Amino acid sequence: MNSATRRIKSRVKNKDLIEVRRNEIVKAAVELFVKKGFHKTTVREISTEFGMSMGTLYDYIRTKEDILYLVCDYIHNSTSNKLRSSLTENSDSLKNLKDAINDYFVIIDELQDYLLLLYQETKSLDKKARKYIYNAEKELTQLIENILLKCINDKTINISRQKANLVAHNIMVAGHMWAFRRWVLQKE
Amino acid sequence: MNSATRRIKSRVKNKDLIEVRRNEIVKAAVELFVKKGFHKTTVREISTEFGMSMGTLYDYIRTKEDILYLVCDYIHNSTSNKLRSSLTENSDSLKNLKDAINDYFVIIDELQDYLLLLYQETKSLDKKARKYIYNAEKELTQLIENILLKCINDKTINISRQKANLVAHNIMVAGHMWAFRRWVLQKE
Amino acid sequence: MNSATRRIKSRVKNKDLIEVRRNEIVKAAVELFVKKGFHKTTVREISTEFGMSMGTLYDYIRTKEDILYLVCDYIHNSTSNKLRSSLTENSDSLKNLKDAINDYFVIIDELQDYLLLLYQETKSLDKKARKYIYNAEKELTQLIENILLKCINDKTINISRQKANLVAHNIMVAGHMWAFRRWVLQKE
Amino acid sequence: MNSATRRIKSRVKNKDLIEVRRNEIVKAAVELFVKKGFHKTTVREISTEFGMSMGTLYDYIRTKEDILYLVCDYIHNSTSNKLRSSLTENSDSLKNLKDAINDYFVIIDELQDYLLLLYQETKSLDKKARKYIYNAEKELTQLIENILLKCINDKTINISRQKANLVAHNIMVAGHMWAFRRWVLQKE
DNA sequence: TATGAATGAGACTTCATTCAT
DNA sequence: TATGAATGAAGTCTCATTCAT
Repeated sequence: MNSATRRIKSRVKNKDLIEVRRNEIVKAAVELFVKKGFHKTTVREISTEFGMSMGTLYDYIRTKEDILYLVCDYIHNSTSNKLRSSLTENSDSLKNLKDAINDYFVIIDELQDYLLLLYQETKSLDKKARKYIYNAEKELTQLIENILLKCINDKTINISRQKANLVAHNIMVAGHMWAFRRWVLQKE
Repeated sequence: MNSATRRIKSRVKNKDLIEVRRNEIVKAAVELFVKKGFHKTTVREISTEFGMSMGTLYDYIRTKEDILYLVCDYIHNSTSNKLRSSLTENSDSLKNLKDAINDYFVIIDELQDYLLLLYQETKSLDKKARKYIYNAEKELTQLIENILLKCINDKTINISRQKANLVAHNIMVAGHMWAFRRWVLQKE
Repeated sequence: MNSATRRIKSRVKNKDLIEVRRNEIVKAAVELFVKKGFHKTTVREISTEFGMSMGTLYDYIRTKEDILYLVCDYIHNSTSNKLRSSLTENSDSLKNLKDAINDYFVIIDELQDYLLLLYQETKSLDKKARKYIYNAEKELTQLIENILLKCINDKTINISRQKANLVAHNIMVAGHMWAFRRWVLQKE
Repeated sequence: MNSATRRIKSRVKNKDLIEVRRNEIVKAAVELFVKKGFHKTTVREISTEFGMSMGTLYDYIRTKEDILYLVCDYIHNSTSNKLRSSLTENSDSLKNLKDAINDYFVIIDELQDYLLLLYQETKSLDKKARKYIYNAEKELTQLIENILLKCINDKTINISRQKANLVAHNIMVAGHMWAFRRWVLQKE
């Protein structure tokens, strides 16, 4: 259980079960949210998809917004984990960077719908939860920044250390652009 | 009255009045939507801001979604008009392009909140309305594309005509990302 | 409209209508509360008895507890008004006192069920509302106390002014005992 | 086990265990009921306070109302036992009466909260249970009445035997009012 | 005998929309 | 054309009770 989910109170005591059930809830909710949006998805629909009763669903969360939080957290974690696991650590720092960027775009491509959901629904979270999600985004940027910094150390790329964060940010945003292209091009 | 608003049925016959009232409705709704989002804004709140009764509000629209449609249309028109009016037509096509891009970014910066609203709530529109908004987006892209094509003709920039559309798109999306940067960086 | 009802927010603007409808609501709720208690009475039952939709009911109150508040206020006002209107003002202050006490007991007898309701359900009100109801009780006591004080001034009864409040209180409590006797004697 | 608890069905066979557990349940529930009222106290809260699982709780009772019944019975027994144990039997029957009344008021004072609970929640019991509680109340009254009758026999007080019951009642109710005074005077 | 996760009916409340005035 | 009270369907959430382990 990660730090995000730990914050949501549950009536159930068994920690492992909480993790299992919450994964099921997220799995049920995320596609519904992608398809219909958070507000147009009812808790009843989620619980049906979840395969258990509404009462049980509410044993693992306290409010509908908690589900959105779990979903946003899940999306971020998916991106983050995929990126981390793809990161290689070989001596050629420039190659590492290239691979990372490439992987990032592949991941974004896979998670397009989820990323869009993040952009569209984060606003519906309360302040604290929103902050948490934003921080998650920052963490991801840092991953890229760190790889950049290694290149700078190596002098394989020639930018100032101060600009590394900005560049990392630009890479992130370029990834998002890639995701939004579909939205703009209306390929539904 | 533009083609967008013409599609929404109204109980009122007087065309001029329709235009006046709808502008008032949009003016009332847009800030509420920006602040609270479409779903969390109630029709009652809009009508209060509107300064007339709920009954009167419903004389000029048929559904709450119509208001979102009007608002989205208004946002697009604002962007489009601002951009058009800033476009200059002088002999130096490359300068034209640079100015256009610059103006576009300035406009985006001003309309940040609205643009975000567009991204977040367009999904709530029905298919037809959504298509209309997408087309509006395309039109805007074409404005940029045309300026690009002139440069290509002039050979002041060196890309194939086929790629012009893609480049135009990239410029558009880059603008959006500029807007979203604030969102991601949490400068609220 | 008295000060109690003025505190409850309503979606309806017409003040007179609010008064009319709230009276209807109280009328519908009070018997249900007497019969089944506050918690076992559903808002749906009240609205059915009320003769209007649940939506309409909620146009005049905000929470179920508001209804209890209105009911408690109504009960107090009934007692208070009845007592006030029965109070005569003739030169014989002792007679006035005797009449007042007599009237009070008659009123209590009529309002037995309501008084019991007050004792049983006031606890369910929030702190502020509870305080208001307690104050109402105090006011009633004061009515009696004032009559007592006149007798003391006249020297028709011989107690110290300081004890007047305590005596008034005892009279009130004796009235309540009268009401509770039925409860204790199980005459249901 | 007294006659009250014997009526409530239990899944558990071991009679001694039933008694032990039920005492624990009452102990857990009574303070919660006093503080929050019967309806606002959840079975989950009771079982947490009880220190055992909900399943176990339901091994010893059948419904939530059973708990209220146990609690009411417990309160009555407490009062009754305390009063009985304080009763002395000496030759001076008038002194006995005075002592009894005095003790009764002291007991009432100690059990104020519980008595109030009895008045407020007895209504939530079903008919049979309610009757049982009322009878318990009668028994208590009889205790007082008997002492009165002795005084009458002794001619130490001068009222008719028929009126003894009424006087006993008045003493009881006066005690209750003493308890309620705190409630009315808002000394919270 | 003990556990606590699961159930599902039902509670309160909101709000887009209509309609009599 | 304008008003705003009325509607009622639908939404979120709670909790007494059961049952598999």
